[in-house]
Amino acid sequence: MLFFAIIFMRMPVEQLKKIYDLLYARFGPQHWWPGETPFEVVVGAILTQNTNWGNVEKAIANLKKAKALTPEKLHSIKPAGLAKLIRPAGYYNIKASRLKNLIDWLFKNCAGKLAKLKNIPTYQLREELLGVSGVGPETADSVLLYALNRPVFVVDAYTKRILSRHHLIDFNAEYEQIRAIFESNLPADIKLFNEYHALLVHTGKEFCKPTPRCPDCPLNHLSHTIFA
DNA sequence: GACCAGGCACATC
DNA sequence: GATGTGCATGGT
Repeated sequence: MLFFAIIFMRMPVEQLKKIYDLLYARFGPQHWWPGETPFEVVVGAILTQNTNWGNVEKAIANLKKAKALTPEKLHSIKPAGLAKLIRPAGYYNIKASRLKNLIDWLFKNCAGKLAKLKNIPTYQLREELLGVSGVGPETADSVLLYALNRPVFVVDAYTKRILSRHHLIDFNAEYEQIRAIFESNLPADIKLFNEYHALLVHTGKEFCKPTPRCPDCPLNHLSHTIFA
């Protein structure tokens, strides 16, 4: 814990903003989340778990073609039927189950209408979402930020990889510790959190492959400017 | 054919 | 609490 406190102190707000500014200047706005409606974002958040977004798009196209991409339809559809439709996204049986769990939660809490959640405090919503089996921290935070417009920073594999490779966090840093770095050092700005996460994903996809260490990562190119 | 992709729950030690 | 494993398709 002490170690992370030290790391935390080494991540001043200026540094985080500088990284953001450089990535934004280089790559521009990412126009996230790539879903047409808040409900589509919710569905995509489950489907994209450990999965290439291209495969998620195929699954979402299947749902649209079957006119199943509505809260009501997904609430009534049987898990086996849902699994068949989302097959291209991989892990289709477990994702069908997880999606049903989340849709059940929606009907229990807001009659399937996301807009009805607007008066629930963010911290309470987050705890409720984390209580749904199949919804972990990244999925919950993706729903909160991109579907419900709450100022929550989404941490993912790319965020961890990019920051740890630049020695900004420990390789073994945990989700909540990384989230705290962003949320404590940046203003609670929905648009900023949206764009920052999307830029990190873009950077990770393009330049930070898992192995070997990424010599072409743009943060490496720019690190002398950022950390001078 | 191997590796990878916008995780998560559960078993085991 | 830390670590290992199952879940699965489709692109490169």
